[in-house]
Amino acid sequence: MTPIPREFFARPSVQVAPDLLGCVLEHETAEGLVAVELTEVEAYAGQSDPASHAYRGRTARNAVMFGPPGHAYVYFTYGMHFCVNLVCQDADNASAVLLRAGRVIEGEELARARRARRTHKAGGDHDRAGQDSAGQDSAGQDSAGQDSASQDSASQDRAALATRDLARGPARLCQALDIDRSLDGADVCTAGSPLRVRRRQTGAGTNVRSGQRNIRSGPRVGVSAAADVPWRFWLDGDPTVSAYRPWVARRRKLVTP
DNA sequence: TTGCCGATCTTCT
DNA sequence: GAAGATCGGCAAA
Repeated sequence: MTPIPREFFARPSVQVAPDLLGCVLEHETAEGLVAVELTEVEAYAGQSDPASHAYRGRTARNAVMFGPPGHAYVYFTYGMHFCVNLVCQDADNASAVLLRAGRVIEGEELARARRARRTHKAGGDHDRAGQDSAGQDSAGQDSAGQDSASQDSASQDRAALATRDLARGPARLCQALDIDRSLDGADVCTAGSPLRVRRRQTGAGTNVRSGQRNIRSGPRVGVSAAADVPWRFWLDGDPTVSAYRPWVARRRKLVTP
């Protein structure tokens, strides 16, 4: 399957974002391949966009945004989640498109197992989501050494996970695809790359955009700056699109004297 | 179904 | 030291 050419990403992120809807992001690992059809994205304009990570200039974290288009910018947030962007335009702009949600179209069982693994751990005693993923290959490590009781519990979680929730949300999408900081800077336009973006094809070999459904746009989720800019794009009526949450200030933790 | 809250740690001021 | 492009659990409606 041929990845999307780099010229596709060499445009302003606001133009690239809606065009990415219906395209497929796939990640090939030793465990197998998981492919997700993108249903929701957000555009970030770089140094001119106060909501962008690139707004305050280049840092070690966002360095990939200041590089060539067609590469993945993966960041770690809230102490436990990864999110993935695709870099657009050129190095001077540092613009990117955040991948917010998608529909798993290949490797659903593997995606379900990964999500159940995390979901199960999150509810248990020791959630290592931050540590076990940072720059390391965690594939298969969690299943080793588990007792039968927790395996039963994990399989129940797996069965209960709705298909539409597998990649519904930027952090869930990364979980389903097993994306972490080790993929920061990965080239998504090269056929040999483990992380690739391609157009979805029907059996007849024609490109489609999710049944030609309407694309809608609205304000971006969870951003405090430029919250009114309608640069979030999604496929109208798709159940895998994440719920809209406006930005709310975090409350300070109350410390009893 | 909705809304609140804690978890957890990197990044930046 | 505070905030953050989030998520899942739980209580209340």
